[in-house]
Amino acid sequence: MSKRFPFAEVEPRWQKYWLENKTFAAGDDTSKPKFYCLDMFPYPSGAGLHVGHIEGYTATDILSRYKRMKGFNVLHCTGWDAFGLPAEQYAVKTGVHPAITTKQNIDNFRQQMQRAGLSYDWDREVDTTDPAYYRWTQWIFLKLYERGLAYVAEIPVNWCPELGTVLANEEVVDGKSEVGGFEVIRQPMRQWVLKITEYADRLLDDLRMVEWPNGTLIMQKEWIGRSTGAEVDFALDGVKGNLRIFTTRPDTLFGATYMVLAPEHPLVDVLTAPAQREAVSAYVEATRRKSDLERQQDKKKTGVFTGGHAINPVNGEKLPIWIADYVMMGYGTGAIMAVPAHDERDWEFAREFGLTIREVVSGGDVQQAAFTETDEGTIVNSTAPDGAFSIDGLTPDTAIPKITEWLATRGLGQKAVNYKLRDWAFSRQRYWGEPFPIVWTDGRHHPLPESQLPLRLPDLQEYKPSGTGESPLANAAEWLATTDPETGAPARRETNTMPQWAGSCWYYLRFIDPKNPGALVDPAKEKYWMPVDLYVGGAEHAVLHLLYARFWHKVLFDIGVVSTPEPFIKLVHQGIILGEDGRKMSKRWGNVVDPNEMIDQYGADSLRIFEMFMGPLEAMKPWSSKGVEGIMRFLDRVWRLYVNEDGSHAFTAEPAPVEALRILHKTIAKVGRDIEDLKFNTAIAQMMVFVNEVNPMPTRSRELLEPFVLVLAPFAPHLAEELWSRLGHTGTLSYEPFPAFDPALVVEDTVTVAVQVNGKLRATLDLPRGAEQAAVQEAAFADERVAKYVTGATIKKVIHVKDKLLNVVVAS
RNA sequence: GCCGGAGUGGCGGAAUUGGCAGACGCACCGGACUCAAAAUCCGGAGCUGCGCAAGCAGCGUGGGGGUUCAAGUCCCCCCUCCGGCACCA
Repeated sequence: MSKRFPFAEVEPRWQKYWLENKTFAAGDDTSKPKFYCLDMFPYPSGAGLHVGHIEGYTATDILSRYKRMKGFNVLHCTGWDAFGLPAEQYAVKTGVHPAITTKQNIDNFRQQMQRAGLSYDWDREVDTTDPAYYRWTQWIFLKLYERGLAYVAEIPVNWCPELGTVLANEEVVDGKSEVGGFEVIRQPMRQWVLKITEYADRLLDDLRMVEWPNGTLIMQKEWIGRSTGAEVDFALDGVKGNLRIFTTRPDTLFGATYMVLAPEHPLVDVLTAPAQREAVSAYVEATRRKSDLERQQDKKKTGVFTGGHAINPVNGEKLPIWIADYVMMGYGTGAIMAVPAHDERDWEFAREFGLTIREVVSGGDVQQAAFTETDEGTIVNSTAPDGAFSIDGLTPDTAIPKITEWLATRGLGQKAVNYKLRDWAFSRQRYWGEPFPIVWTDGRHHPLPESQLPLRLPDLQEYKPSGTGESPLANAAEWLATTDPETGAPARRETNTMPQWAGSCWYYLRFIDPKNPGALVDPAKEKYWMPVDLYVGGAEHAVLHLLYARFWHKVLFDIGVVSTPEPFIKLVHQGIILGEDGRKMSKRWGNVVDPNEMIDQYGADSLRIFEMFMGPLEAMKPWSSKGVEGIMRFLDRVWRLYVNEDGSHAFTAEPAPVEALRILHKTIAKVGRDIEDLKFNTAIAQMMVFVNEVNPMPTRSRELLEPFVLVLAPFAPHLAEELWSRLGHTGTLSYEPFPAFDPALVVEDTVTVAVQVNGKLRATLDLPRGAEQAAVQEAAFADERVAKYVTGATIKKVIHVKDKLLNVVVAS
């Protein structure tokens, strides 16, 4: 009857206990050291949690439970990133208010999390769609607005005339709407934009303060894409005005043989010669019809000559001006000087259209390929016609500052820094998002005063798009009509809503003080809990979410709301869990694993441990239901160490033999160390070793078994609580100290030394720890397996690594 | 194309600073218990060759070179897979 761990009865019982007793409520007891352990909170989809969510959540849960036992005040909570498209699309189809669907999904998610035994502080749950929450999202927007970090601009969006709505990138497939397959065009529309570029340098520099995966740091750096170079003005031939270009290679200025403008460049019209007008217009038109994606996918360079020319400021040469879609209006000045000899793209373009390739850095063969090295090669052909200036003979690295300075003193250009990072388009033409606290009068925007927050979403009867490109809020006539809070004049509310990123940009702050009606977060509490010590979530958020959240955090830092420049100190991405067939889990392959089914069949503790046992947290790994079964057998073996078949206690008061204590203390040491390093798979392996070794021993000493329950507790909390109470304790073990290990019991006094001859293993010897070389050598030579190779041979060298190895090198 | 990560038994994976490759689990095989099965417990196993056998020898961490007494680990070249980004001047 009690041969197995009765998880189906035990687990729900303890889950109920934890909830009723608020076991995991984090107090604001600042006398204790704090540990803030954060998961990326989920979007509560209709599909429910999957095993991939559980993986990351279990990892932080184990660490949180461990840290509590280590005496830390642990903040570990979750919430819902609940604004977003799916609930709105469902509402359009069925007329059910997104708030209702969202609530159902949240209830389902919460229930799943509780069934998995996650130790969240449920009193701190936050929901981004709750007006009490989004009031503060709106408040942050007002702060951005006040600081001039939010502005209005015309930005191209994916407009689908047939559907009368703007589409998200993921709703556009191959240039057509995902729903219906209608045409989608890029059309400028009035948008709120956040000036993240103003923080570009700090977002880049402060990456030094965090412990993030290297790949993620690189991705953020590349996304920000800071590059230093020069802006140079080229006079136009026969037309008034200058053409300003950005280049990272001013040292190659003498090698410029043509210019290229982005087709959208404002000077295109002015520069185009009558004879070229038709070709230019056709090209501009063709570019306009291309999506960004198509524009990027075209491998072959295309372009058209405008008929206009620019004058190279260093040598007075006349350079033809082309337009081509490989130059982007959104980066730099939207215009380049083309140096085909030393830029791959310019080289391809020059080859395509038979333009001159002039070498100005020797070191390669520029007729074969562009030579782009800057730390080698020598500048050539780079002396001004009057001989007054030359960079010939320099390396590019030294020539760049020299020519930049020369350009600056002559007023022809100056040093310049450019970023790939662009300002953040911050509005969506949707219903299910935070309304902007903004009203409009006569085309002018005015902020609402803080006292009018939250500005709630109105209830609608109809969630269909307005048809004009405005959000469905444009149909909410009553809500829409308001007055200017300052003058009382009639005003219209902003109909855009904020993107889903908004709520997730600061949720980690609200967990600290979730119910505070008067402030986003109490300053004293913020100072105590921040920064987040560990943040675990998917690598898909490596760039956008993490960059946006860092940006907001820095703004909040500047206005004194938060006390740290960076929000997340340590970051870890859990790997993807593949289906049993090694393919990505998806409905299409029928390989999706439902955590509820696993819990029904094997229990939550088995599921938790298996997810951690599969391999390193960061690795991608395939699921195995057989593997969960194996873990269940392990937990059953643990159970039987404590509980006899008739249900009576197996443990005794007798002292434990020293060999048993050794394995216990080794296990305590390894499991503790591995949890801190997030190496849960090897921690679990060690606990299995413990059970495998203790199981055959006759002892069931409490001295041995009681500490082991505490070691196991972070991983299998239900089983551990149950055994703890059977050991005679009342209440929870969640705050019992994690056992300490005795260093003397962790080291063995006998060690196995490998004996090699010429690097090949010939024998292993069990010797007392600390044996000196002479003793080891004597024992080794006495061993016939070694003697066979060394007697009579000339010994050239003997290498001894204490307690590990002896390598005898003999002449062959 | 560029950037990042990874290639270890039949499978998932282990292996402080270079120091016994394959811990732990899955699957498999054998045994005990049982009328039988399930469950449980005990044992076995990288591959190849020789041997009735305890054993012996060789080969082995994607491939090829190198450094070293010693390489999964360090260096060079190549191959494959996965993830991300893609004309950013």
